[in-house]
Amino acid sequence: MGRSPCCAKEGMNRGAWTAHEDKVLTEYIKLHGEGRWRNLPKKAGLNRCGKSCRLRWLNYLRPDIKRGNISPDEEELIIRLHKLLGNRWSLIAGRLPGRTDNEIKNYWNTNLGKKVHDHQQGSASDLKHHKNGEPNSKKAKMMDMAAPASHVVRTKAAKCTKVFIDPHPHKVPLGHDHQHCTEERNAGGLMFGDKPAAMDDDHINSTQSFSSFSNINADQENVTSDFLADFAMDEISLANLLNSDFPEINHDELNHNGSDNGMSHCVDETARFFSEGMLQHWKNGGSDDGDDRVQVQPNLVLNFHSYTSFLGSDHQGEECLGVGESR
DNA sequence: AACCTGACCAACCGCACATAG
DNA sequence: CCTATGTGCGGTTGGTCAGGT
Repeated sequence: MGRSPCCAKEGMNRGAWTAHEDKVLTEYIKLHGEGRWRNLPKKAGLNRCGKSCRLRWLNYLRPDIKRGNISPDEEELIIRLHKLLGNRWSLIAGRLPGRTDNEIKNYWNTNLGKKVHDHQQGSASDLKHHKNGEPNSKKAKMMDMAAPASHVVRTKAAKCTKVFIDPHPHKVPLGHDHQHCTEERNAGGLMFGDKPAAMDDDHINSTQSFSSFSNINADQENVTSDFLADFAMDEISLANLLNSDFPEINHDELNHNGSDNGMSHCVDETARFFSEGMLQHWKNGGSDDGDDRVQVQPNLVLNFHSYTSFLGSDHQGEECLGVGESR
């Protein structure tokens, strides 16, 4: 369907933003808030495309933006998340407070992508010298996990802000209409922290449902045990994420796939992936402030594995959730 | 000093998705 | 259901700069 361009390109300023434009935009947004980007330039008196204003604000002018000096920890996390998510820069950025998708994308393209590529070539030859295929160093192991993702959880990109878990779950029959099952959920985006995790009742909302997924998953050749939660980063530190061991999980899953449905090691993996504190936090209801709207069932936590395994299969996952391409 | 090359990164572009009317 | 609109995403482009010749 045709649509009008977001702005008339003729006569618009393009290219680098001037300090004056930045100031005008910043002050306008301070006064009126974000949104309505199409009309914003006109109202603010900027000779810019609305999209351009939005981009400038999101990537550079926002007060919480952290620019440059990507730390080794952040770098490692980016590699881990890229391994998990692929080029889902916005999702990756969502897990690095203050970082933007554009910055991470650029950083990847200019630094990490090259590193990883180099490493792949290196590790390919390394493997010849290590019959077991075990990387011979921590660094090598770290880089290895960033190899092209055979286990990338392919999601529809969206920022997860809220997901609700129904405190009164009921079974959802397979094939149920999940058309509006959001991208967030598809991305495994489950918010924990001060906003208690919850799911609405139309969706994956019970231990039984998760179990169903794992049953479906039984036939899959590749079981993905990666789980991605949209953590409230101020509560769950980067260190928690870094302490989790994605590559080990991946290795385990490869080792276990032939023998079971991936459930037998679910408990261990969950425990390794999430810190004890995080698990305890969720089991306690995901809230320390007495908000008891949600009690995350321990089984539910464990069964996240099944869920994400399920999501790991694009095809089946989308079919069952009814979130496949619809156009 | 002039030129070339590659790296970096801000900005642009086209498309997809959600939603309101 | 269809269309228009607003917004967000990922890929790509092009300007700038540093280093090498």
